[in-house]
Amino acid sequence: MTAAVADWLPLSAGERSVAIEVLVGGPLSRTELARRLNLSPGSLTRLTKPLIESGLLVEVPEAGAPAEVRQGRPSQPLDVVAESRSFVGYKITADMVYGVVTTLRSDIVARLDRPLTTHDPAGVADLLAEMTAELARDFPRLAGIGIGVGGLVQDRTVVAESPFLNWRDIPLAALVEERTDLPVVVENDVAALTEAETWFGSGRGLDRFVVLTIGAGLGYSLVLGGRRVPCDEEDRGFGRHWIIDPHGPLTPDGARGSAVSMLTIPNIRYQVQAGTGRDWTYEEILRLAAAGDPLPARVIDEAARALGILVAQIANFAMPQRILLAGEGVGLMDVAGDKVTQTMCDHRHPLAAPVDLETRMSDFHDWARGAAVLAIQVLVLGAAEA
Amino acid sequence: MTAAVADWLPLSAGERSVAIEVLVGGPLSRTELARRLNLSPGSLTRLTKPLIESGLLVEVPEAGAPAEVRQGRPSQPLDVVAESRSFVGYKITADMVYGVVTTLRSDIVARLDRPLTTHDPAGVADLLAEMTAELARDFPRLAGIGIGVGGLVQDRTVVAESPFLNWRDIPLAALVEERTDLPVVVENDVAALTEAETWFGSGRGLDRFVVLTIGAGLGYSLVLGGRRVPCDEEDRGFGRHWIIDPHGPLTPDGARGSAVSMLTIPNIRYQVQAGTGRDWTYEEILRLAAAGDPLPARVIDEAARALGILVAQIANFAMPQRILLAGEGVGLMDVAGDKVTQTMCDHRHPLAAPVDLETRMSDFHDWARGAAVLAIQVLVLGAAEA
DNA sequence: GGTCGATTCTTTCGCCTCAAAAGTAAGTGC
DNA sequence: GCACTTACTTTTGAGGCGAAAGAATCGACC
Repeated sequence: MTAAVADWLPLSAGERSVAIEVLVGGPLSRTELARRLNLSPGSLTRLTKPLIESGLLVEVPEAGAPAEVRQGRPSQPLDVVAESRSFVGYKITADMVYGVVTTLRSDIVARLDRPLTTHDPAGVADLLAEMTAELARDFPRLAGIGIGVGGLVQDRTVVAESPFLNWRDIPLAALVEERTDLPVVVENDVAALTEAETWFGSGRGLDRFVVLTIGAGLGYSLVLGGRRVPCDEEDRGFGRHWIIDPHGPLTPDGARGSAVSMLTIPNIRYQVQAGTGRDWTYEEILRLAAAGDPLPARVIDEAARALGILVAQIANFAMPQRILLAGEGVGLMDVAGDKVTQTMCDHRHPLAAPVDLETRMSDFHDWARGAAVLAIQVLVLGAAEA
Repeated sequence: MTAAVADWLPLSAGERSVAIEVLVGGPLSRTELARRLNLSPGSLTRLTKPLIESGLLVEVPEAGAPAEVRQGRPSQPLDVVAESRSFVGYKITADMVYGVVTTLRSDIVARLDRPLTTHDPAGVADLLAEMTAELARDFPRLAGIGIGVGGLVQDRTVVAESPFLNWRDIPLAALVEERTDLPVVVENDVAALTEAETWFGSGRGLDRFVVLTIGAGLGYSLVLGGRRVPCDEEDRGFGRHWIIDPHGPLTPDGARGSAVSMLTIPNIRYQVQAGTGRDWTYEEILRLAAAGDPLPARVIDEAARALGILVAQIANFAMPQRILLAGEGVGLMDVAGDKVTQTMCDHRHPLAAPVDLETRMSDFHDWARGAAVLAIQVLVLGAAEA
């Protein structure tokens, strides 16, 4: 049982699809799997047998509650052994490293944060190795490491460009691999979060899915048919040229009236500071706006309008089945969600399908979890993806 | 040879994929097909044999010119017998029906137009049957009819809503089928044009593709993985709420400053008429603008700016590999293409991939050809698509 | 002009996967 | 206890696929 979870890799295509379906779809009976994968019952028996024998899947007693009482032979749901392996995810910011340990299902089972005192690549790799060693004491069955970085990442191994770390072409995956002897995946943070949501979150099972993050900057990620669409400007900063209102505010970052100007946390703080002379935090500004303080209220109102227009444009042109709003800047939705929705509707055809807009207040551990999902994907898919 | 092109339908999945690849990809050797479809050479021999025996494919002598001189056994390109079947496509406008006959490759081999004197459904069906009968004299091997209509079409058979014909829930396909004994597909005109471009035109082989049409109204169609994304507001008129410039012109159709206001032919004519008191044609307005006449020039300049912004938004959010600009209103690109491109770049990230923007001046026969492609698809795919 | 190598296509063979159908298991309803 | 329903398993046969060897047809080279 313990050592038997042999390598996940030597799976046939059919077996892998079954494994993934169970992994992301929760416990599923063979009949349900047959329905989802368009296979005959007989095939399901054939495909699941080796997976169960290898310990990758187990038959779970019952779906939690007795569920609905049905006639006939009760189904025998299959589930992955979520705790059979652990995965580590890190999110690197300018001054902190946030770490999590997750199960195969990407549930967070531990957290570990450390201040980042150096931007020297070797120093960062050392820190990550130390943190990993510490986590490995409690979770000996670590199967991989995922690292999320703001910036441009190539081949899921090399940080090609990261302004806030001042990195260029740093082979971070190799640096950490040689210190930990674990497979390492590096990816842009928004991309990582997107993959996590695509596999285990809001985007599960959808054909067209968008993730829009608001924080220090904007992030945009389009998922089509389960695959993230790569794009050149990826995380050299989206939205600096998405001009929402040509007469909008002029801010240090982004073109006048751009989505970056009007929505990112630094620029909202800048606008309020420029008007009041005081440097409030983002949360304070939201509170002031909610309380009716004129200037913050106007800035937030304009931000909400900008977000509504932005979401409407995304919905109009990319036509996703769902849009996930994430990041630290989604507090805007709590204070001015109505304005966002209203503006969005004004910029949509009245007969258009309502936008399935989901808001997820995410902290840095959610970003780290996103990175861990990459490690899960690598184990399951065998590192073979674009 | 003549009667042998048995039914296209009883094909295995593998055979069908080969047939479609040859159909849309031109003459292809077995080796090339094996490469594209990820099959072994042996499989190709197996799959092509019955297709050749049934007369659907033929071995063509050589690729036109002797091509490159290579060592080894020369390849034996396969091609469909494009003239083995003919297809009819109609585009219905308020006062005309435009008809074409195409080959299996969707090349137009004949045209036939007739004034539409009635909007009575039976009368329209009668006219289509008459035209079909006339075309059938020259092209006896008609295999299907495609009809493109502006408006909302359901199940490719029923015109659910067509304002300009004042139709509601008209089973046009059935009406024409019973008069012609041919399979009939009805589809929204933009959708038909999009399918044609996806199979045989600019969108061939692309994973993400957008068609934007400018004419009496706007049309928008997103193709992902070879499939058009269906959408609710489909052809109840796109773009009335795509607000490009809140301070833009107020026109009879569309919200103030919307894409419809600023780009469609009737609204451009309206703007110029409101300013000059004369009712110029679209082409005259373009000429006046090019000659420097202030008011038309300003209207066209604003239209170009609007188009640039619109295309940039599409590129930013839907990230297509190519955008096709079609319709009768693309003359704008000839006069003010630079302005469009310039504005587009201003609204894109400087590092973003350049937008592959293609302009296609299309007349009504191109729309009819699009409808004919639907008939081709039905024959090839067996009417099985969403 | 004969041989060699390159390239394309064909043939043969065995493996793998799948679906169909029949059989088994395990519950509910009466 | 009996019929019925649903879930799963086993068996069997067909079909598609790739690997590998062979045949065809060209250019290159001596």
